[in-house]
Amino acid sequence: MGVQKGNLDLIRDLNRRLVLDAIIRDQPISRADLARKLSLSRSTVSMIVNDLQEKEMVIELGMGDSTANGGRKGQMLGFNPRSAFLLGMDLQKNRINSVLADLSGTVEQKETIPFNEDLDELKTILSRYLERIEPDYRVLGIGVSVPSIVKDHQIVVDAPSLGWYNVNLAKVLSEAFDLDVFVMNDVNAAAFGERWIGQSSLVDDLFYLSVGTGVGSAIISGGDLVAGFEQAAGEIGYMLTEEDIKQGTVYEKGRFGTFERKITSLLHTCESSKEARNRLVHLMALMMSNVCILLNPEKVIIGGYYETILKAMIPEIQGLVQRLVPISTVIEYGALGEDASAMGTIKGLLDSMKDQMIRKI
Amino acid sequence: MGVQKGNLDLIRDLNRRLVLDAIIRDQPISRADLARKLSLSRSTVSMIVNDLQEKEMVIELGMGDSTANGGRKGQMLGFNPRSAFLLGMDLQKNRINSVLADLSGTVEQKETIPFNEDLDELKTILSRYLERIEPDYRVLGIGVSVPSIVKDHQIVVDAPSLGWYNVNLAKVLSEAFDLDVFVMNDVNAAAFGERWIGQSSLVDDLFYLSVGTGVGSAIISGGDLVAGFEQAAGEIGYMLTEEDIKQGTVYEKGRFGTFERKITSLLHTCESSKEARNRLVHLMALMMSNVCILLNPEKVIIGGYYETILKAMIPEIQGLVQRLVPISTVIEYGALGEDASAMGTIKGLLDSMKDQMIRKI
DNA sequence: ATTTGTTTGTTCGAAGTACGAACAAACACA
DNA sequence: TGTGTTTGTTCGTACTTCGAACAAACAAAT
Repeated sequence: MGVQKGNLDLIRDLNRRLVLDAIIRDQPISRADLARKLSLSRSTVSMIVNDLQEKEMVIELGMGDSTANGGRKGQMLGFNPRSAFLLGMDLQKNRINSVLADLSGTVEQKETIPFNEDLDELKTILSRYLERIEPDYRVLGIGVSVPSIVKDHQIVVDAPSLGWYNVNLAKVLSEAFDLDVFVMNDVNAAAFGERWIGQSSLVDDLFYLSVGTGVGSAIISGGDLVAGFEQAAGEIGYMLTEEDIKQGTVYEKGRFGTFERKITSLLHTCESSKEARNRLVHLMALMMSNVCILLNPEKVIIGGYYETILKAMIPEIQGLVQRLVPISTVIEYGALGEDASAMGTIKGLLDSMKDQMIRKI
Repeated sequence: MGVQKGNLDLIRDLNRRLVLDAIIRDQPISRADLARKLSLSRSTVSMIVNDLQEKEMVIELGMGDSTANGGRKGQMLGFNPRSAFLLGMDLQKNRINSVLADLSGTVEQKETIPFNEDLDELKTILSRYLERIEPDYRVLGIGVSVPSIVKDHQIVVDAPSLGWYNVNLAKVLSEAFDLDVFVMNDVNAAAFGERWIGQSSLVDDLFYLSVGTGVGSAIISGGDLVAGFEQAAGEIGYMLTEEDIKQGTVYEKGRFGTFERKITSLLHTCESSKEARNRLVHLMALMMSNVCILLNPEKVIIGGYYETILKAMIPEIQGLVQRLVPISTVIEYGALGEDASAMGTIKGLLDSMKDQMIRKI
């Protein structure tokens, strides 16, 4: 299953993807330069480029500059991100945040839609949405994020806020609309989104902290999500301090985690109490110090509903962490706001289609 | 670089590996069953099996049982792990632990050699060792672990206990002996070793805790090592508690981490003081609780020099953790003892050669 | 003992990929 | 105008997997 079988289709897809990625990265670039950079023959590159041009994924941009030693000028090639579009949706209690973006992640449309957490309602909303946009845009697939543990990027295991339990959302939607569907946890999706769009270059080792109704996190290591054995990694809201153990704190099912209870309460009082604010900074620094020495991320990105409060605290937290532990991790606030999750599902979908994407256009 | 170019050699290597892995996993198995299981044609499987037989990696085990509906019996195939061997070495202050194992990880020879941390000395030791075994065994490569951050599985960045700084150990050794060389951090290697050999089946989400001179850890997620941005993930020895922050503890360069100082001191007193033992259990449970809610590993494996003390504490720690946080992680003590690191380097080497391994035999 | 239907493993031609040599066109510079 | 260089295409070659066809091996029914 996980292991790829080798056949001619595979090398075809692989090299097409290789050429396309090189064009995206280094555009404008000529066929000859591509061949050199990728160690492919010029004939192979030519053939592949012709194919990508037919699919309108690649366009010719005109002649390039003259080379140092004279010689014929090359036809410069560029990427056309608008050759396909993807729909990303973040499902939450009462509302859906939806984003339509092209292959480069440029947002084409976005919308917040009221939502009563009903599956048939979702299908109706999607159906209307797709009908409206399909004539103009070639839609490749749908990414969906939910506040839940998600199995195999298909099954919503338990989403109390939506009232969904063990729903194979990917199957339901892909059968209804004949499109690829990719389901993710909302915090993981937000991490993917911030990593894809919010940063100047792709950060491969990232810790994403979401502070909202609860406190959750997502871990990206080497560009991949750390999912955990039961897809439950990142549950930082249950973090304990030594005091909790001494007091004999016991985990109770259905209750919010110890750490997130403390944080939430402090967030509500920190604007009137200096002491609360101080303790909030300390708790955040403690958590981040321990996370950073354990995971050694390049960046920590914070997102959620408390932007004003938390953004102002970052310098203090950063300073404290750097005095406490031997790391150089940079702490930032996320750039995408409410769209982070929806954007992230699109990136997740794109990654999951990987080499086969080109074939589907 | 990281992206594989597609050509005929690739699909050849990929399918050979696919067939070999299936034989290893499901032996005894016939060519026809392989074709069905792997969705390859019978002709392709036959050709590949012939090739693997020439390399003596696969052997025929005789006719299989008759099928339900009659029909010709199949020739059963099996894996011959002794078609190649690998050398694993764990370099430490004063000594080298070396292990020679076959492709299945069965130990053929093992030895502990005195070592004065000198690079030329290492070459001499290796040279003598290889001369002695090469006539009998086909040696594929060398795995080396060191107590240091390692870059690109080649460069020993800083190993104070060996006195080595920025040494390209892989280059030095592979040029001297014309073999593949794979360098790893010793704790990461031990995690790989325990995961490979100590367990009945491969655990993909694992937290390995090493308690020795210091306290370190290795994280395996989805079967891959979590390395961190500067290859410094797992430095759990620097973990802090709320008390540390309140007391204004500051990180000092060159000093052992706060957590490992506490643990080490408690390990020295816990056999005479009940209070110390209690605090040790509590600190370990605190650390593991927080690690487990963050990473959601399937297992925690402990290794190092304090087997007797720590093994006896595991039930208490496990019980405490399960009351504190909503996880089902199992805590165990490692099975490989001192050989864990050397064995792990062999697994690391095998994984790094991946599909190209067969070509090299 | 014979027939029938099934399964196995091999052989051989077909399809499809990248490659490399050869080629014409385009270009800078002398 | 000539020379050397570079680009992009064309075409035959090498290599892989695949699928159909085949003979051999086997169990169960006749």
